[in-house]
Parts: sequence; structure tokens; C-alpha cells
Amino acid sequence: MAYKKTPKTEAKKANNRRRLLSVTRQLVSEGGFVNVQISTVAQLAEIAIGTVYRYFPSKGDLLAELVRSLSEREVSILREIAATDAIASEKLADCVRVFASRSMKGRSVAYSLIAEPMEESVAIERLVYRRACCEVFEQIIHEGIVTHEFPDQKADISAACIVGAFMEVLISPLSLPNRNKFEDEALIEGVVEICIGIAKTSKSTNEA
Amino acid sequence: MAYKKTPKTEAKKANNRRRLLSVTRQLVSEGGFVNVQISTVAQLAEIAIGTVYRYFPSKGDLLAELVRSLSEREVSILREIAATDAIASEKLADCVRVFASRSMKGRSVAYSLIAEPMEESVAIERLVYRRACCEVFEQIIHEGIVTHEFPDQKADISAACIVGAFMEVLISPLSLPNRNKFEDEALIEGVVEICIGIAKTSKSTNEA
Amino acid sequence: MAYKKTPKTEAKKANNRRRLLSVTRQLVSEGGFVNVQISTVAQLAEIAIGTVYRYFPSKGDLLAELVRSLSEREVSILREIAATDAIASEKLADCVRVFASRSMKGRSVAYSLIAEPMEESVAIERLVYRRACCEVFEQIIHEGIVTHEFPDQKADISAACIVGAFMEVLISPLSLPNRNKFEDEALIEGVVEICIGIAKTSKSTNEA
Amino acid sequence: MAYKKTPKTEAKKANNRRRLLSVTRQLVSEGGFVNVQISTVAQLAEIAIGTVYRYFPSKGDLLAELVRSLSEREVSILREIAATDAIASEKLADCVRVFASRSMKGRSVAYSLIAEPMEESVAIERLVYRRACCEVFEQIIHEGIVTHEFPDQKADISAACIVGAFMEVLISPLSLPNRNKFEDEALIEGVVEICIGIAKTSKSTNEA
DNA sequence: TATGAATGAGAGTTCATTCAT
DNA sequence: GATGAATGAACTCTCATTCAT
Repeated sequence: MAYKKTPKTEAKKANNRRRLLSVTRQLVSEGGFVNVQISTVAQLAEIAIGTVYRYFPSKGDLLAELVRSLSEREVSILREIAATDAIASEKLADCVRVFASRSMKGRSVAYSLIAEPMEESVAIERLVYRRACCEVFEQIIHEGIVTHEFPDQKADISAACIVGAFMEVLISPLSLPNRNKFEDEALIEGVVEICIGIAKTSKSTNEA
Repeated sequence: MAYKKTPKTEAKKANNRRRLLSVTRQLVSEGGFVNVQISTVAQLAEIAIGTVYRYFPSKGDLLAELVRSLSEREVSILREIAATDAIASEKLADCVRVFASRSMKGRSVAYSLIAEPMEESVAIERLVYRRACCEVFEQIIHEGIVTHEFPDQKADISAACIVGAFMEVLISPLSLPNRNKFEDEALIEGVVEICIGIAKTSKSTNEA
Repeated sequence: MAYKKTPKTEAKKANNRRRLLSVTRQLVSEGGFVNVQISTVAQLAEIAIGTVYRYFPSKGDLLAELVRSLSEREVSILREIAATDAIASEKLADCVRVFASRSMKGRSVAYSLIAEPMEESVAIERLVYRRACCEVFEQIIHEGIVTHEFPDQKADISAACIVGAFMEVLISPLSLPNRNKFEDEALIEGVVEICIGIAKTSKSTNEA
Repeated sequence: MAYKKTPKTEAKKANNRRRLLSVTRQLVSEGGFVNVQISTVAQLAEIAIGTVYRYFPSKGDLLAELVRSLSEREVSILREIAATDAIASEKLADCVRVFASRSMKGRSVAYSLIAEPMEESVAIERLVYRRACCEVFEQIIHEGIVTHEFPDQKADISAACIVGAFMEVLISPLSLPNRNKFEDEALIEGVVEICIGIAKTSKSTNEA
């Protein structure tokens, strides 16, 4: 009657699980979800292939669990900020600030989560696409600045935010449930308002 | 010098090329880039497998070309609007409106381009993540509305726009070239301003 | 000499062994021998995987032992009947009756033993095959009934028995040891006689 | 415009198909359906693994097609005999004779079809089982011969036929559709009659 | 002696790419 | 130039067996 459960065994199991997720995260960040192969995961985690399946019943489960665990951490940080006593606009600013700087400093893998890396040539074209969209808006904003319709501002950042704002709404759960034409139009008009607001109220960062 | 390049031949070739891209687009919109197999493309385009390689040296090239051609069309529509005589804010509104409604009505494949369909469980977790992020901001906005810090507004739409705005900036080419810490911070502060602006200036759609 | 073989220990061991065989039988009857996995057996028997190997040195041994124990029970029932004082034809009838009804009522696993469940498509084709064979014989018997060569009878049952009879002889141990051509022919002629006998002497069950 | 379809190409394809089925049959006859692995099939047929899937969409389809093609040949031979002008009992005898001798001479793989070879130890036990069953019946028949209840006969063959007859009816499609208790009993009694008939009317082959 | 986590060979299947026709 | 059959590396997943505890 051996095989105690609590002491070293459980620790090893937890450690294995952690290593598997960690290694998977690494692979995702290098080449996207397509870059994850069970055999590679096993090798990097120094675990047999079959063992991977003791922890995650399928590749899909492994990936889903990864996304879940990563996003939970990020979201919990946002929630903590939201729970403070600060005034709303301060909280909002903090949330954006923390989220963005964590991503940029690579302390989170949020980047992989929101921007699935893919086959390189496709990824490049996708960036070209977004860049082109941004440029159109940037130009419009520049025009508006000249005509004093919009205040002076970092047009590139404003443009990117505009593109991001409306694209998000397109993907967002908001747009998923089956809606009717009327709701669609209301949604679009809401986004239009916000995008114009972005252009109209952005200050030059220098002034800030 | 055999003069084989008859107009007829050229027309046929152009037609084949168009069909290949069209069929590929269909497959992408059904199941993402992973859903594209050369054999299926060939079959649907009624072209031999080997012939596909006369038009595109590899699968990657086919996909890249697809993204390029699709995005060119979308961007050219935006450019046309940008080239009109309207004032900047009208142009901006039109751009957003056209882009969004084209996506929603499925007249463009922009959706596939920005939101690569993927393994279901992962996709679900990703949506959960974005939704959770949106909810945090939604709650903050609600708070701000109560304290009259922010005007009354559709908090869900504002929240989605905020999330979209800053996430876009993270993925955007703006943030990709190797920048220094100083620029990063400036960028983040710019986005923070804009996000607060969204919350502070959004009107209730009803009022609009 | 440690005296570990207490009655209690022995009883537990016997009980484990019984449970293992019982669980295995269940699995075989559900999906054939292919459906038996050591891990499942262990789980269902509430015994550790490794422990299974204390009782049966390999999976093959477990299965072999199962077949042995099951068939021993069935055969012993037949032997009991054979040992009674009844006249031969009564014993024979009882044997058939008991065997068949036990199988049909699922009280024995004889069915699994004689008809290994397998991949569905193959199993279907096999049944189609046997059915086609039976139909040929059924038709011949019908012809014979019309010409008064054979008595009126349930031609479908007779046909199935004929097919079963000669197929059995083909598989049967009778035909396994290396025999010569002469013996083969004698064997076949013996079966032919019996099959004709079946057709010639079967009564309509109604008359029985 | 090349790649003519009719001449050599089609011949090669047909040949590949034939080779695949032939090789599979070989493997089945050596170790049963379990013994068939696509990689082995491909290797023996001197064809790439992937090519196998051009001919058969899955392993199951390959096996099913094998059973189908083999059984069609056997059944068609039976049907030819059934279509002759001979009297019913002659046809019946011919059918049995041909079927049995083809099997025994290995000219057909009927053997593999009706007796799925399996893991050796299990197969052995199965044979032991059938042999034990046969022996019980053999003994009963001997008794009957002594008491002049049954005529003198090759008791071993009769016993095998009896076992085969009733086992067949158990597996046979006759017994598959959901029947009620009443029909079950009628079926069993029909088989009982036939089995007794076998014992009562079999002659010694010597006399034949 | 019992335990069950770990192992890893091996199975079925897919698909981008090649090349004889 | 066009064709599509052939290729085979690569992938996910299974499971009998082992062995440290």
C-alpha cells in the first residue's frame, strides 16, 4: 500500500501541468496556435507524448485551457483596478495603461491571444491591410486638423484607435447574437459617433 | 519566338486566377485559413491540382495574394470616400459606416480577415476573454455615468470600442518596430487619452 | 517463512480475480475483444492497473482465461444434460434448447464468443454474406418443396442450419490438423449427406 | 492537354486496386482483420500510404470492400449452381460440396470471412470451446447409436454439424431483428427439430 | 504488495507538393 | 501547358506495459 497522494506526487503533477501550459504558451507566442504540436510540447516539457494526454484529453483542450488561464490572469488584474476607490476615469486610464504596458513588455501573452500569429506571408499582408486602413483615417484626420474641424493630435494613434474600435465591435460578442437590420444600424451609428468623437476630442499628446 | 500569348489564352489565364482566389475566399470564410486545401481549391475552381501551382508557387502565396486582393478592394473603397469633397468628419463617418455595414452584410470578407476562425474551443475562450474585458470597462463606465463623470451612453458599445482601440494599437504596425521605452509610454498615454475621451464624450444613441 | 497466506488474503485475491474476469466479460459483450483495455478493466474492477498484471501476466492471458472460464461453464451445463438418464434424442434436444435460449436471453456470453463483434461496416458485410448464402439455400429448398422432393418446412431456418452446419465443419477442429485429400473428400461428403438430410426431413414447425 | 484516361492509366489504377485488396486478403488470412495495418498494406502493395486513401477512404472501407468482393464471388458461384436444371437435392449437394472444397483448398478466403482469426491464445481457447461442445454432442450421438435410437454414423461430423447449425441460427440475421419471446421459442424449437433430424437420419458415410 | 503516473511505439489519417503522361 | 495520381512526412491520439513510490 504505497503511492501516497499528497506529498511529492501531487507537486510533480502540478509542476507537469504548469510546464505543459508554459511550453505551449511559448509555442503559441512564436508561431500561433498552428505552431503547437503535441509532440513538440511533450519534448520541450520533457514528458512523454502519452503523458500529455493524461493532463489534457486533446490538443484542443490544451489550447483552450491555455487561453483560459492566460486571460483569467489579465482580466483579474483589470478587475482589481476596477475595484479600487479611484474615480471612473482614473480606473479606466489605469486599466488601459496596465493592459497595454503588460502586453508591450511581454509580461503577458495577451498579444498572442488577440493577434493569432499565422503563416508569415499571410500575417504580413494582414498588417499591410490594417496599416492601409489606418492611413486612410490618418489622412482624413490630418485634413480635419488643417480645417480646424479636429484639434491638433497624433493622427496615427487616433486612426489606429478608430480602426480598432470599429473592428472590435464587428468581432465582438455584441455583434454575434442574431440581430435584425434595425439593431445593426443602431450599432453602427453608435460606433460612428464614437469614432468621430475620437477624432474631435483627441488632444496632441504634447499638450497633455 | 512562338507567339502564344493570344488574347484568348491571356483571358483564360486571368479567369482561372480569379476563380482560384474566389474559391479560396469562400473556403476561408467557411472555416478560416486552416480550411483551405489546395486539392479542394482546385476541385472547386475546376482546375487541375498541378495547374494551381502555375498560378501560385505555393499555398502560402495563394493565401497571401487573397488577403492582398481582398484588402485592396476594401481599402480602395475607403480611399474613394476619403477623396470626396465632404468635410473630414463626414468622410470619417462614411468610412466607418461603409466598412462596418459591408462586413455585417457579408459583402466583404473583412470579417474573415480580421477574425480568423479557429478551433472552436479556442475561439470560444477568446470570445469569453474579450467579453470579460469589455465587461470590466462597461462597469467602470456605468459607475462614471452614475457619478456624472461621464454622460449617459450605451456603455456596452463604448466599452467594446475602448477595448478595440487599445488592442488595435497593440497589434498595429505602430507598436511593432523596435521602439524604446520612452516612445512606448508616449504611445500608451496617447491611447489612454483617447479611451477616456470615448467614455467622456459618447452620447446616448437615443439623443443622437 | 512468513505466513502471509491467511484465508482472508486468499479470499480477497480470488475475489479480485473474479471481478477482473467479470468486468472483462462485460466489455467483450459490449464491443468485442477489441473493446477490452487494461486500464478500463482495472478501473471497473476497482483495482490498480499494475495489480491486474499480478493476476494475469498479459492482456492475452486475461482474454484467454475469460474464454476458457466462460466456455467451461457453458460446456459443463451441456455435460450435465448429457449425464442425465434421458434418451439420447431428448438429451440432444435439451442441449440445443438450453444453449440457444441461454444465448438469446443473454444469460451467457456465448454470443460474444462465437460472433466477435467488429468494425461495423465489416460486420454488416459479413451478415450480408451469410444472408446471401442462406437465401440461395432457401430458394433451393422452396423449389424442392414445390416438387415434393422435400417436405413442407420453414425454409429459412433449414437454410440457416445448413449454412451453419457446413461452415462449422470448415472451422471446426475436425478440419484443422493437416489431412490428406482423401479425408477431406470424405468429410465433405459426410456434410453433404447431413445437409441434404436437413432439407429432406425437416417438418413444418406448425406440424410439430 | 495530356493525361489521357483510358489507356495505361486506368489499367494501372485497376491494378493498384486489385493489389490492395489482394494484399489485404493475405493479411486477413494470416492474422484476421486486426492484422491489417494501412502501412503494411501500402508496403506490400508497393504503394505509398497516402495512395491507399485514394482508393479507399478509410481502413474500414477497405475491409468492408474486401469482405464484399470476396463474398460476392462465393455467392455468385452458389447462385450459378442454383440456376441449373438439376433437382433440388442435387443442387443443394453441389452447393455444399463446392463451397466446402473451395474453402478447404484455399481457393476462397471464405474461411477468413466466417472465422475471424484473432489473438492466438484467444483463438485457441475458442477452438477448445467448440471442440468441447462438439464432444458432448458426439457422446450423445454415440449413446443413441448404441441404443439404436440413431443409425450408425460418423458421430464427430454429425456433432459438428449440429453445433454449427444452431450457432449459425444464433448469429444469423434470423435472430437479429427484435423478436418476441414467442418467436424466439418457435425458432429454437425449429432448430431443435433439425438437430435431432441430423442425428436421426445421418448414415455412416461408408454406406453412402 | 498495491498503486497509477509515465512511457513510447505504433496506429489511422491528411495534405502540400511533385512529375510522368 | 495541363493533368491528377502518387508521394511520404507529419500530425493526433491510443494503450499495453513498466516501475518508482
